[in-house]
Amino acid sequence: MFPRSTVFRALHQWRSNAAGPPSLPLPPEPSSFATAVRSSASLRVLKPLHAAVLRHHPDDLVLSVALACRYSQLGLPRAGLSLLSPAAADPSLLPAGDTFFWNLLVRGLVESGAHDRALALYRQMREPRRGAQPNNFTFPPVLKACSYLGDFEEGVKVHDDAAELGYDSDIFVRNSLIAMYGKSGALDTAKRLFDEMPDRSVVTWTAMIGAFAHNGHPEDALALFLQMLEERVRPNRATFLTVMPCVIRCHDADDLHKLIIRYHLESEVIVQNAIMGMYSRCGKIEQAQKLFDGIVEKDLASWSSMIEAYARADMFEEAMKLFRNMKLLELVPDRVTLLGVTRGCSNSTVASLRHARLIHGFAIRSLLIEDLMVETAVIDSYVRRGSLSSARRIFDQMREKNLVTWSTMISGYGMHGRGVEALELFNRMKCLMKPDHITFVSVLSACSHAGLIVEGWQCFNSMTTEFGIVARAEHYACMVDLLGRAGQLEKAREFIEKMPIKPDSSVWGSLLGACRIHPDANITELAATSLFELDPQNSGRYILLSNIYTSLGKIEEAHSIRVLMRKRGVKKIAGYTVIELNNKLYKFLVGDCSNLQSDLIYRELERLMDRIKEAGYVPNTNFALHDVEEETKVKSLYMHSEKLAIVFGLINTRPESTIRIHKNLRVCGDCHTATKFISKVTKRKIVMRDSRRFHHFSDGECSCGDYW
DNA sequence: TTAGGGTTAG
Repeated sequence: MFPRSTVFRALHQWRSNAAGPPSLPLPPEPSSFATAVRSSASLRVLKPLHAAVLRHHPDDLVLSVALACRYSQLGLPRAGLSLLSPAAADPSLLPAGDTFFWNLLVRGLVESGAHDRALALYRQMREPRRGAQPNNFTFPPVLKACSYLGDFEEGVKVHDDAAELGYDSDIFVRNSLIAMYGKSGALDTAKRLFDEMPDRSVVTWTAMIGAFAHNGHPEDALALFLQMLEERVRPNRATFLTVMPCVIRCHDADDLHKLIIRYHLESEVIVQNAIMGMYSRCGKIEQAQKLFDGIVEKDLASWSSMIEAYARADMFEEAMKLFRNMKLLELVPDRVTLLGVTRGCSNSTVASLRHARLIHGFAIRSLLIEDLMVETAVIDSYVRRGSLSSARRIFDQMREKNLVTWSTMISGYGMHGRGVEALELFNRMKCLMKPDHITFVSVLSACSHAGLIVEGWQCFNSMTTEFGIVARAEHYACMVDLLGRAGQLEKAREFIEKMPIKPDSSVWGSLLGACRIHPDANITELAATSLFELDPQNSGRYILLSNIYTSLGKIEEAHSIRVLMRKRGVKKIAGYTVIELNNKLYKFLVGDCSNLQSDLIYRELERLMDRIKEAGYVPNTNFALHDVEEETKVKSLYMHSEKLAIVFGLINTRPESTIRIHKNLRVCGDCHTATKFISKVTKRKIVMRDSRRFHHFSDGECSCGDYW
């Protein structure tokens, strides 16, 4: 069917070194091989075909590209590359002027993941006399390579080439252009190209929906999807896979799921995995679980998606269990699977430093630690499980670090109140790469957690002047925190008033947080009014406000806030503290008596409270329930989960060891004071993670400087 | 021989 050419002479050379392929009962024509390759269902079928191609048609470019594409489709993109290498290395072997062959090789390289080489080949193709004139078949794979490499300058040049040669209105080229611009962040250009098109296919619509999705406009993506349906364009698998990540509302998820069933696409594993992800993002973990259980032939992504879903739902134990189960089934977790459990480990209250080490160990054994993303996730999990030193050790030994790695480590120092080290790293990082808006959140929050006021302002100013980054609400929130810490509440208020963007709940939350340490009736009122408008369901804010009113002596107001909270149906999140002992996690609620050692814990607690009182501790009943007698208030303070967990730790660990606890909410002010005294009288180091940061207690002091 | 798509670290 295709002429045997001499372009792959080099392959003969290679073949003579290869082991003899098995003979296949196939007619010798290339066309029958091509059909067999394209329809091969698995690598087990493809590999003998590959061997047979080497034997019978080693220099047939059409067959080689078909093989390369099939390898890629079956999950081994690089496996077919060797077939293409001789011609790719020496394009002079390609028939000059024969666009068909050049196109084939460009496409083969792209499919095999050799995007850089595909682009290089395209450039050679454009050389006069040596190359060949690109056509409508040339541009789609070339544009895909530009997208993959993030080389959008090249993408624009390729667009210019296509326009010059009159192919930019070809629907295939146009669709590729929309996808390329969508991925490059040039949403306007993508949209203009889309709008200009007289005829659009389902691929055109999908590419544009994808462009919105990629650029953080899920609402527009969904709206375009609806418009597409209204115009009676039939969505397919790719369309649904593009739309699903944009869904965050439960009813949208249900509607989309029904639509998928109507189009008979629900039985494909790839679609089922995406539906699981969609339900998980909508907070419907049971639905995701039901789907997962129902998938007959789960692939690796099914497992990863479910693990990720558990991680997102803060169900670390389940994520870990699934991770173990898949290993028992001899499934090999990949980077995505590992990223899922690592994230779960970072965020959960029921994960510990031991889990971080377990996961790190697996990452080392499986060699996945060599993946930059995995390594960064492991650093983050060490940070969040309380071991800055382990995190830093990995960080220092990394061969390659990117923006995320640096930001992770900087924010890690910030979370632990080590602002100086955070700034030191930030200064080193600035010499290597340009920080982004998230890096600045890390640095500014590090400054605020450590009380580095001057440095914080310098960073905030340099963000715009030096790096051209426009401050977002979260940056302003850090600055309000900084001012608040310094007790400059009036300045903080003025700062908010002058903000060029609308302050969000994080900004007002910072201001209210400042009032906890520096009570001010007017500012409290102002922050509370705005907060209850912007974020009326946040229970923590009501409690904070009620406590501030109590400390201002406004008992009635404090009470009315609690009433308001009940009236609005705001559910109070139950506070609890977790501690790990001998590989087992123990959870304490306020007044908890479920622990087997409860009697001992309460006896010991009584003694300890007496000891710290002698050392100067005065119970702060602002944090206790306000509608009871003073003595009862003090008793209820003693029963806080933080104190119970600490005493349990003191009883059951060696005297020199550090006690590590994790509180799901912000640490209570009285527990914070008490813990400082406990660290002094017992000479113990206590590391407490709360919902905002880490507190390192030692010898009567806390690393947060009493502001958090 | 052509286009669009899933799980992924701060």
